[in-house]
Amino acid sequence: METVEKSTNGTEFVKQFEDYLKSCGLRLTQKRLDVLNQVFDYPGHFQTEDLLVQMRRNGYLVSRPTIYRTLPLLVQSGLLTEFIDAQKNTRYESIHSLREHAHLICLRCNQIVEFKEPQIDALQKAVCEAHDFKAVRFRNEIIGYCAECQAEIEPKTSDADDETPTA
Amino acid sequence: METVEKSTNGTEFVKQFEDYLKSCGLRLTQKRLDVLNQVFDYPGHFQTEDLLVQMRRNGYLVSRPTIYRTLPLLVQSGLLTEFIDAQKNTRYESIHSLREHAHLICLRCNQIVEFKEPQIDALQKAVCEAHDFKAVRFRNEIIGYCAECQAEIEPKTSDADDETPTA
DNA sequence: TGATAACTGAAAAAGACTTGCATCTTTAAA
DNA sequence: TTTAAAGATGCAAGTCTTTTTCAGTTATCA
Repeated sequence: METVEKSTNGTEFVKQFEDYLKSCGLRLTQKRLDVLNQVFDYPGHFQTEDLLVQMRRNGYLVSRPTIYRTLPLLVQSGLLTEFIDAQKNTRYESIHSLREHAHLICLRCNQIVEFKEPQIDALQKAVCEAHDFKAVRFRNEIIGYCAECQAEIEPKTSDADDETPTA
Repeated sequence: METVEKSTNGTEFVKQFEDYLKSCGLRLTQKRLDVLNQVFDYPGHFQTEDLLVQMRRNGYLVSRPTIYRTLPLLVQSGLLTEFIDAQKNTRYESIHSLREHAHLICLRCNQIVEFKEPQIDALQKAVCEAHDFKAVRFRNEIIGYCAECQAEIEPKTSDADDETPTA
């Protein structure tokens, strides 16, 4: 496949986006292309505001409403994945990362670790079939404390009935 | 004079909540008890506002901030499950329903169907162990269209490349 | 009993996202 | 190429959910 692909111009992604837009009677404008581009350029997860900042920094002039209006289009077109973090903020991630994966979200340091569990994917799909449900997206998030943070919180109180034998 | 345990007074739930609060140096007040009570009284999922309305209707005088402050405590104490619906609204559900389950959320009619897939639960736990991650809660939501709504949307356009062989 | 720590509610604030609207662009027809 | 119609965009204002501030109230413990 592609080598590094800094921009998405001319890639299958642009085509996919354009096709989606067309099917809705919408246009592939320069701003939308810019957003698509920067979305794929973003390293890892991001929130709308993060993308806005990156775009401004990179010299793109796109308003907040436009970004807010474009991201859902990218999600609908299947190029972007949306999920909700521990703070209930919407986060996105372009599909050039793993196609299907889930997140471990640390409540303390906010770190997000991805994991991929094909068996879970398969089971979710089976559930959909069983319910005759047409899935648009899957949310699979485990919220809690990462190893480092566990170590730092741990011995809060010794209230006796705190079942933390800790090996 | 409860017959069918209309209230949670004196149940193990109250104890669990009280224990949690104590472990944090907090008090089990009447308002908190009222919230706990009404949470368990609520049939099915609810949003914060829903609970507020029910409580007002049932004659409880509890302010919005207090409810907003109490629900997370119930979640932390393990008595309440929190999840995010398709509209990104926070919804809750008391644990007297299934202990662990996930949701199928319809984007169109907003219907929420629960499902239980022990294998997924087990896999998620395995993931946690593998990452030395201490889970507080699991989010497992499939968002899409329920059978009825699919039927109503269906033939939008015949754009040929719509891969919906439907079995 | 009295001091201290918690709790509560009203009002205001915050934060994320959306909408109204006037102004530009693009598209497609003439 | 000119133009009308449909879309797209940005600003400012608005919504809506959730949080914070703060002053007054209540419970706990020495």
